[in-house]
Amino acid sequence: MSKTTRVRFAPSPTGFLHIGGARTALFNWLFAKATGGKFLLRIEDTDTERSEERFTKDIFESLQWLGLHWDEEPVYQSARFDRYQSIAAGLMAKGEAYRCRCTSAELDAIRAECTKQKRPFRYPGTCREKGITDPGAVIRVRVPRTGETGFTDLIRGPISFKNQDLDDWVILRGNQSPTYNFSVVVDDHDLAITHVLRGEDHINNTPKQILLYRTLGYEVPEFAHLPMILGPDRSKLSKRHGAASTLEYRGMGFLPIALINFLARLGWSHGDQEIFTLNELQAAFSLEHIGKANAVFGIDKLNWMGGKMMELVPQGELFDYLGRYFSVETQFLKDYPKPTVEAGIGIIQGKVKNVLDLIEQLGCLFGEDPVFNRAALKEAEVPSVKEILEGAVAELEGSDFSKGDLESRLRAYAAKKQIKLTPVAQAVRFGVTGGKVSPGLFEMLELQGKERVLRRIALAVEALKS
RNA sequence: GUCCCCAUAGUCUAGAGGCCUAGGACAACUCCCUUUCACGGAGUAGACACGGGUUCGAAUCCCGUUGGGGACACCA
Repeated sequence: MSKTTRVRFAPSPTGFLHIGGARTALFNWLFAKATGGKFLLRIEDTDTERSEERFTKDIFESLQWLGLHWDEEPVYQSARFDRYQSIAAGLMAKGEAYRCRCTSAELDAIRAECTKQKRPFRYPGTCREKGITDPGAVIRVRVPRTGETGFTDLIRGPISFKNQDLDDWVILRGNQSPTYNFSVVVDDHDLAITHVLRGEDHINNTPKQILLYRTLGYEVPEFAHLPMILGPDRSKLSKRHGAASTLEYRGMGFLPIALINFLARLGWSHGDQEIFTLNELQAAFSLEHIGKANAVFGIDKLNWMGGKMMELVPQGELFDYLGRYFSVETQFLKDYPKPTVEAGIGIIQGKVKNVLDLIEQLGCLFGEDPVFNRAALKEAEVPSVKEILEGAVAELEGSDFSKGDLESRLRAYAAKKQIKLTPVAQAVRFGVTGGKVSPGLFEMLELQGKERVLRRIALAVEALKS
């Protein structure tokens, strides 16, 4: 039996957690769940210039909102500089690394020359044999000039690079802080990570890291590089493509399970199945069914998924969710008993695509009386709507306001007037909501209750008088 | 430019040599249901990038071309 799998999500707090990062986190989390392993979180804040506290908070909050809970205390790289420095010192002592005093101006000159010769920039090894001891100089690791370094990607199969295309890269900066490729190796080893699942943009970093694992005598973990998520223009997802941060989707009213389903199906598949519960996802997830090709983020399908989930999530959960994340927006529900609000959610949830729409509809049911405006109707409709409403009042006054009774009365009323139910229903709908769209009429009326309905109709009639 | 990865409809994808006259989903369109809007139901249209191989047989394997993406930092 192989050892327990340990995976990690390792974002850098230099920006909000974007949707691509969220999916990387999700896949790691699912992989951990599917294999009975651990999911860890590591904050890669070695770049003290660009890292910000608020971004770390955003990452935590995004993952918590999605329900991707991590199993151990988060690790901050900024708290481990001593560790990286001592590993670097060990490398120096073994002659595997050396100090370099090339200035950025010198490096830029080389870079410019390379560009001119249409070659990629590679550090030429200027300081390799100089034996520099200046403690403020950067430290570079020695990379073999010949041979190749390869690995078997769990998603893509064998990938290999010629060592001559690599170079002696910097592991410790002038201020003795570690660079990404260095701290990743040390941390993944220290955390006993068994599988590294990350974006495809890291494939090129992998050989450098593997070489370092070997010179450090560390066991090399398995790697799986996920395809990227692209914007509608097929370029890397960025702010230009609308929502940049994961939490913005919460603000747009998407349920976390909707985003999770959508993200899971972006690059991964399970036959023809589109809708999954969290448990189903955890059980079905496997690396073999992750595709290799990049995927375009299409909001249409997310919207559809959003609607599906609004329908599937139980009323009680939606009620709690509103209280948790939209308490300000749903202040107007405060005085209603939970069962009443849940009943309201029940008649709306199948018709809306997201939480924002749900709140709006709940507002029609439980909020303040709408502002009735005759401009909401075609001018030609006004007289008949007004007349139907005036007549309907008498019918409704005698009702016990159960939806069955309401329906039979309004149908009878329409029959008496020798018109179809449609105009009656539309008139009453306007009279109660001020608009033309609502949940099912009779159940809505029942939920509103007699007093409120009659009051609103009176207001509507008043508004229609010219 | 160099290196790496990728390539089924507008989009997400199924497909591991014959089960494919290529399946599902979103979006589009048509019709049905209907008290509105949705939902739901029934349909229509739409794809294996191209060229060579290998094979009795290729969407599936190999090579090339083209196209797309990514990486080329004292960012991660």
